[in-house]
Amino acid sequence: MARPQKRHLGRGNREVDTRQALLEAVLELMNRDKSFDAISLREVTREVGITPAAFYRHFPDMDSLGLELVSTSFRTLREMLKTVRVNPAPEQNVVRRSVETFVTYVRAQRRHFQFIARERFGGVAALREEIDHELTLLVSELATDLARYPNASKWTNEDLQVLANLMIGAMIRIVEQLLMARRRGEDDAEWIDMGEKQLRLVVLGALQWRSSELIEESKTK
Amino acid sequence: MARPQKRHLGRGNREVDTRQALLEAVLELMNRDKSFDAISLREVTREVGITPAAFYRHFPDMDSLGLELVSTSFRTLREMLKTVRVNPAPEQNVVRRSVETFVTYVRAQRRHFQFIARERFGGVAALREEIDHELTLLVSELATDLARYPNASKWTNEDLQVLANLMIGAMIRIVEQLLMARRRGEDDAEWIDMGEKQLRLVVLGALQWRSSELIEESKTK
DNA sequence: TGTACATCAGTGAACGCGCGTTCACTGATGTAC
DNA sequence: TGTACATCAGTGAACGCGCGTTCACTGATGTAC
Repeated sequence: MARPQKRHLGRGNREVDTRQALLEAVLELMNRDKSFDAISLREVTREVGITPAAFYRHFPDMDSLGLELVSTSFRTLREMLKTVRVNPAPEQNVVRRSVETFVTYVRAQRRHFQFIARERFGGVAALREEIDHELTLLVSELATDLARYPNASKWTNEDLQVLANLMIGAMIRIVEQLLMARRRGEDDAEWIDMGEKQLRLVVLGALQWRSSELIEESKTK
Repeated sequence: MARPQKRHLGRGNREVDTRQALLEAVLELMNRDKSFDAISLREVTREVGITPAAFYRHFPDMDSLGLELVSTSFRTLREMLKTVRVNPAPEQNVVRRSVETFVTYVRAQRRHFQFIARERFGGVAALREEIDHELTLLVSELATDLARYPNASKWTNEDLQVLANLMIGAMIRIVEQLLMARRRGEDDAEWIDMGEKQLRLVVLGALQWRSSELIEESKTK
């Protein structure tokens, strides 16, 4: 059981994990301007260099392959967030360093982030729902994390969810801008600055949140 | 020239603008879980009730139809923003009323917003680039608008762009959440609250922006 | 008011093509003896 | 070390189907006289 799968070598001579090659072929085809539901099974096998029928040795259909891509892509995203958190945070430059980590990761794992971005509202319901579910999970995890900060004592659980939601939102937006920026061939540093400003603004807003809420309430009375 | 196009009435008896019907058929098919590049020309004509060949009387190909959908969808979005701005803003509840307008519009014109959301990172490069271009324009317009506010005098043009970018970003996120919420069949009011909090947080952050930037600079020295 | 004519949206048949899925098969590999 | 056997990834041919695009056509409509 779980013997490593080797290519049958009918044509080539390589020893490759074909299953992995199929997953990567889809990411590659998506990078060449296709959405997932516009990629055919035959295209994928052609890219890998096997017969269409051989596909079924690894996945029952394309959707299953897609769902596996969702979970591996989110593994990449979680790794990124872990790196950001573990990073020895020297108080003052937390935000900038976080954004720098973002950028490095998105550059290195571009196709995973592109996959999530494209299929988050894509045409395949199963993928969309799975991505939505994973993002909801991510927000909850971050909220739990934020609750451990000393300053968080005056926040309700609901507000922590909102804040976490907003931070994930800012992260998504930064990733999206990076994906588009690369396409337009623009500069890195410019977008790191932009991302830093955006994230810092969220933090500033959060720090002001409580006091302002009180003001707002007294106003409407 | 520009005579109204009537259906040839070979089958039915309706007098319909077929061109419009084709555009709406695509939005309808996308609402039934397909991305644009996974919709076939034949599906569209089948939906409208004409022969595939008749398609070419109205558009040279599917991409042209898609580009027209981009511009009409953005017309809807601009209308929404205009309504938000013109709305007699009673100072205190600007944010809440803006979010309410958002929600109303997205509900009414759901398919246009869904189209933009889905194709913003979709598989068709031409659509993606056009949407990116329109969004960039929108940010610039908003920045110009913000510059007219009295408090804006201490802001650089670049910072106004960042702020406008962030506000459009918050708007996009609210729209996205609404689109997903409808799918999950959740409550409206809950998401209006959420949207309000998100937008208010951006405003709060913006108001704190300048002073904090000075603090940050003195820290790093 | 009646007739001849141009316009043009829609028809329906035809084409070659790539698609997903099935099937009986092949042959390299690892294992048991 | 040598042999017989089970496993199973990959083969290649075949199927029926929906695709985009072409073409000569039809027939309702508006216009000129």
